[in-house]
Amino acid sequence: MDRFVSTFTNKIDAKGRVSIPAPFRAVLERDGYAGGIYCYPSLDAPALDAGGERLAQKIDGLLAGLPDYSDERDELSVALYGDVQVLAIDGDGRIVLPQPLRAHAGLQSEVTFVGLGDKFQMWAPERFDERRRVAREKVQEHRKLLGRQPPRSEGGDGEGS
Amino acid sequence: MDRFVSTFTNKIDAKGRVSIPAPFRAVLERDGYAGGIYCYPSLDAPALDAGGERLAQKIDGLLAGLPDYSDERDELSVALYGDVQVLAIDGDGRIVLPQPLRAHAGLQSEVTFVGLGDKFQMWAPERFDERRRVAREKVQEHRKLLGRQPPRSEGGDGEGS
DNA sequence: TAATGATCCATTGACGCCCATGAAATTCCA
DNA sequence: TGGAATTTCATGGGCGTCAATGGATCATTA
Repeated sequence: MDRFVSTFTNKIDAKGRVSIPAPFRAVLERDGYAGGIYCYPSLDAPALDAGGERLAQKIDGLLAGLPDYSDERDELSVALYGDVQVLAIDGDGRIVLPQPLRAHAGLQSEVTFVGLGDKFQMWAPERFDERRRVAREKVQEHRKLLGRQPPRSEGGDGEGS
Repeated sequence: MDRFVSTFTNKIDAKGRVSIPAPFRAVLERDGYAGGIYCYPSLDAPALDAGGERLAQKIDGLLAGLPDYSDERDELSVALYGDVQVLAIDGDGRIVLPQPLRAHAGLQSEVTFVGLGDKFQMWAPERFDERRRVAREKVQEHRKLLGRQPPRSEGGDGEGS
């Protein structure tokens, strides 16, 4: 298991702490996180993106292609690095979400963790429900357009890559 | 961790002192700073750029690429070296920002420290919010242009960061 | 001696770390 | 196969440490 899959919903306690779902923690440990996980506001959704070293390298990769001191790089740097928070994981597998991040995702008392392969997202449960509902509708439209295709069995235990 | 990541906002006290965020200090100590950090007005933003030895070497590298006695080099030299200040860090991890630097960034009572990899910037919080907003919009445009990023297969555990 | 700046000290509030509790799933045994 | 014990997790709380901040003392210099 080296990918984030499934969704889980956990509570935020009085101190702003929230448990990372155990399966996600297992992935993070495999991925390696030096000091914490990387977390930043999703660019196109009211949610937070998070992951371990692999995600960090992806960000670096984006910037690596741009020349130093170009305007483009500066802006990307600000948007990416500037928004990234490194969140420490405590001994019980919990993180603390800083206020600005919570605000972006509209997080109140609960967080829905959504696995997305090599990263995961954190949503306010209500907002995620809404998004999921829309996603389902789109899938249905697709199926109509494509003429019904037999559902591909998800079953994979075989990890790809 | 040898890179500046995340953002922090600290206060400027009555004497003009401001604490460098502890994580940044840790990076600086690893990077090495002989007597202080290098700080100068950002060329294209109402902010201050700062860093340790690595940043100084990068500036040297930039200038080295330009022919001696070229107009470009002269201008860059003046623009960069001319305004560079070496700021001492006191026993409590604080620096004092000289008036000209504060003026350039419009710093009043608070400073937002923004990690940008091998340097960091200091912004007036309000101005940084604005800049971040713009930067995020640009990134969204980028993503549209690139089409959605193909899910990069796990590859590349390459370098540690 | 007055003013300026640097070093040191104190407070407070946040955060990291530890342990306790309870629920749910899993295993083990009858 | 059913029930009980055990383990895993999520969650809540207490406490110690460290960082940020404000203030005071000391040195330096004009």
